[in-house]
Amino acid sequence: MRWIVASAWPYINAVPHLGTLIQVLSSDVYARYRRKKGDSVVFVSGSDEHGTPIEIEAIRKGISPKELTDKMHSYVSDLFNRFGISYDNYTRTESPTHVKFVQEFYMRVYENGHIFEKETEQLYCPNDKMFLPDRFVIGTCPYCGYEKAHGDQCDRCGRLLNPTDLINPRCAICGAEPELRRTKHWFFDLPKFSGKLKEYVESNEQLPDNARSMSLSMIEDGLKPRSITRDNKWGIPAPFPGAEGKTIYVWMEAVLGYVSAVKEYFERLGKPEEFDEFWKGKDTKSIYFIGKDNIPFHTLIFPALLMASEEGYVLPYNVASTEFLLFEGEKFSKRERIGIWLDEALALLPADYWRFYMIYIRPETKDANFAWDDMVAKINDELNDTLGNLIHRVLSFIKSRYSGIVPDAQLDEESEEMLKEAKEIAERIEDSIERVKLRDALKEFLEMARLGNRFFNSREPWRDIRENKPRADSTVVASFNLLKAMASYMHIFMPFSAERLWRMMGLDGEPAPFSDAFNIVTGVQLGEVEPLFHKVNKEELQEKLEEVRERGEVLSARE
RNA sequence: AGCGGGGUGGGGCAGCCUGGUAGCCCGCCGGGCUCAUAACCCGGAGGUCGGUGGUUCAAAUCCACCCCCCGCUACCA
Repeated sequence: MRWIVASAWPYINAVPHLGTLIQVLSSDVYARYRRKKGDSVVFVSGSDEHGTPIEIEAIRKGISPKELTDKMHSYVSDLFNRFGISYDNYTRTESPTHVKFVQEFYMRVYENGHIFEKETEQLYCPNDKMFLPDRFVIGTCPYCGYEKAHGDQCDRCGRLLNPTDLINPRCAICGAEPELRRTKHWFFDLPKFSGKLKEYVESNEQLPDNARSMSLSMIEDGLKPRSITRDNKWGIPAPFPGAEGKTIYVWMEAVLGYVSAVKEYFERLGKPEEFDEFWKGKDTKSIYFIGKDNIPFHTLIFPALLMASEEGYVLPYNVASTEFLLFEGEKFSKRERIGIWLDEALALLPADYWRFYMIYIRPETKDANFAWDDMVAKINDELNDTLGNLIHRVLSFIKSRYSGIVPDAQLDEESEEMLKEAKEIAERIEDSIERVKLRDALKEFLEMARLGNRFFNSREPWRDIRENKPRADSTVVASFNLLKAMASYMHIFMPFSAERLWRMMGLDGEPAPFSDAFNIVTGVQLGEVEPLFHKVNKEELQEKLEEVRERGEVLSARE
């Protein structure tokens, strides 16, 4: 089976925070899982770098948008690398392949008759010489009198507004008074696809409940045409006749990145012909990891665009949408510095600790909350004590009592039984991941560690070693092989630690594919044994975070 | 306002779709073990599952209404 695994493209006007990491990590766990199962995987994402907020951020910094995104893209790519995200291609929307692909794609949709033009009126800032998105017009709310209401909504009374409703409207960038100007835009005829989309959503059983219900209710309410173009300078030039000076709206191009990134991947490999096999293949499935705010783009607009291209691209097999992550009960906020940003996170703890905790609290059924106390408890009690200690007690036992060499012994019935139970847990892990229940999978994985601890306790090999050597041998061989199997499963969640474990166990290469996870190995000479994890302390972590921020050690702290 | 999600022992969560003795982690109490990172294992106390009414032999689970919290509403991305 071929798999396209993708996570939503982070918008890189700023360093992403932990909320973004959820999607990125989820997709990585899934991609690693597929590879361990032996599937053919192309795992892609990239930086979403066009649009007004980046243009404005660049103005604020006094540099060009390209200079800004060049810097941010390399910074963010590096962060994902350090988090162990195994992208086959992490690209960007400025990539020439993407730009060319988007333009050709839309021309095709245009020629297929799914795009029309329409004149609209929009506020324009004569000072900044740009049309202003609704959000970038500020003025007095006509309902409650709030003076800093945005053109799309008043933040005080919550009413939805049109920018022209505002009293005394101002440009959010420079404060000048905007004027109403006529402008022409190109629209994608989304309503035309309502029927097909409904059929697609209803027949797609993998979709999470939140994605299905939201999509269906939107179709039920009636879809509207979506404008494809913007009057921004910073973006991909719209290819339509008469659209000179217009660019493609970021969302409408960024979703196509899922396709162009795979194309680019194969071009880079020197096998461009494999792109079609992948994206149009009958045995290809695609899965997208996103937050619930992105659902309509992935379940409606993106599939409709793929249909409209009439190119035979496979429709999304699953849109693995999650709820939101809160930080100590509040929304992440850059302005108020509520949250933790990715570069800060890595300054505090190794990537695997974050990978562990973020998957542990993955917001699968409802908004989840990041809490220091909870994170510390989970890391100390489960990651360190349950898992880390099992590994250490088994390996150090082999070190001290067996000179570091796993005995070449037969397994007795009880040992066989334990490994059989472990295999059943492994099957449940796989089953959970198939259903994209990643937190269940991680919890099942911890169950393997509990099984190991129970087994080691009840078998008391420290006693057998004197009184019943064969029994101790069996315990040791079984425990060692449990760890070996665990390393394979750990590898998808915590790749760095799993690889370290593998080396400590004296095994070659990297943790085995699932098909070999339970092949019994004996006679191995262990490597250097040391604790895999350590406990963490809340106060120390918080102090460290303060330091990192005060010293401006990471980019997000300086923004 | 509309739509969506949530309200389960002290804390954090699962279970609800496919009704039938309420499960997990932490914390608390007691015991065991000493190989291990004061780690591990076993046992126990603690919840009438937001409220009211209904369906049913039986409801945390289905239905109706109500209360509270959160999010989204498509030219912010």
